[in-house]
Amino acid sequence: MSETTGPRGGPTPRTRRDEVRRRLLDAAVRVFAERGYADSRLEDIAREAGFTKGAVYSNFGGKQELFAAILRERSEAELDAVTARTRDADDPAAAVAAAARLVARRIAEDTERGRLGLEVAALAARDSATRDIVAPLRRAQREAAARSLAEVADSGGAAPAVDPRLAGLIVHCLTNGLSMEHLADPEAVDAATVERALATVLNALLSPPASG
Amino acid sequence: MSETTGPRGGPTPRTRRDEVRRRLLDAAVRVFAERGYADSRLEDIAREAGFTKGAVYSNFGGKQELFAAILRERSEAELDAVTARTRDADDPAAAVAAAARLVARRIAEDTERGRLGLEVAALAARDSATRDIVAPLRRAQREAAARSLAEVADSGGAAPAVDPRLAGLIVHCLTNGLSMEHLADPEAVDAATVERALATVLNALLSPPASG
DNA sequence: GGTATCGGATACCCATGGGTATTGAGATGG
DNA sequence: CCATCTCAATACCCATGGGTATCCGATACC
Repeated sequence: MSETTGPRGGPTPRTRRDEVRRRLLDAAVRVFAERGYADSRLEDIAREAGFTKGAVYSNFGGKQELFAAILRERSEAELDAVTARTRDADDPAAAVAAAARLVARRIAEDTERGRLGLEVAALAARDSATRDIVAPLRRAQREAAARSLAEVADSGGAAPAVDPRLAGLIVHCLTNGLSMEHLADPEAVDAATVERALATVLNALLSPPASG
Repeated sequence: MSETTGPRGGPTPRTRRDEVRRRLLDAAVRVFAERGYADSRLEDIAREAGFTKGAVYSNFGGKQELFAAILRERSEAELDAVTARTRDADDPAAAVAAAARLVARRIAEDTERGRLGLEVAALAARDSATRDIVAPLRRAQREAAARSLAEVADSGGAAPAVDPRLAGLIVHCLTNGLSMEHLADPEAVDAATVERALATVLNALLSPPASG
């Protein structure tokens, strides 16, 4: 009656290893973002992925390694999203408006990303091993922002008002700060407000200050 | 021989309750900042304060209440530090320079504050009870920043370049973002860099943008 | 100074969850 | 078709740490 074969005789194929690993990582991202690293249980992550703890220990060395795998994976995926953003608009003002809107939307809508980022930052602030993984990624993000800004300033014909590296740092940190503020007080710091803040600073950085 | 009395017959006075509470709170701030909320052990906190777990449960309802007490306490102390800052310099440029230097120093030197702030933010992002305590505090901080900025702009005679509330949000979030970045990558984001970033944005917010 | 009360120390309980050893189903190869 | 290997499922171990019950010395009050 109850064989291990399906109704059509299929021998219940086993899910591929890659797939198992993928699902575990995705589930881990969700759970870590929702509960934080320390309060996340490996069993919950496994369940969320449709497996058990055994799968976790078969694919990763343990909790820390699972988290580190997420960090490494994210550090690649994160950069693409930032880079290709200001490609279509050639008018600097339009580019600024588009970028501000895009980033504001992401901050307001993708709270999972924000939460995970905050968790990573908090861990990095305390644990040097995490910091060693995170610091290079952040550097790359700042440089990507600097490059985008320089590009836009260049297309506008104006010489960059401030050192692009400094501008990149400012935009990067402001973005993270706004994300944090939105998570802490979503009512007061909504998408529109975030957008205005970003647009204001971007414009200020791209147009030379009035000498006074 | 071994009485409970000191060498001069003093009856070993017991530390005042207020004092016990004070020391426990101070120790808790240190430990929470160092290890994060979840990884902090009540016994470690008590030991750090020179007591035992019993003292904690005698003065606070438990771990969560201890943390909440810290939040409430900090929310008062935090505002004073922000407010009285730009009182001495009347020249806007000087005020900006002084403020940027002061904040940069605090970010670079007082890592404990930064770590605790990050931990609080991460908790608030996940837990609505924490958020309910944190959100009003953040609002007050933003408003304080807005007021300071408006004051400086006013003393310079120039009409504020942007809405003070928006400017307050920007400065507040940039500060937090810079603090986070310094914690994640202290080498690259040092005090001087933080200072430059802050000064740049403050100047931009206080002088009207060149119309282009 | 004797007694009641307070408050921190001590000892204990036990739910939690990371980690491990073992099992057994399904792939793999001869 | 059988032997072998792979890998997730299962069952288990046990250190950890929040919370509690109790004790006992110090203070307060009469």
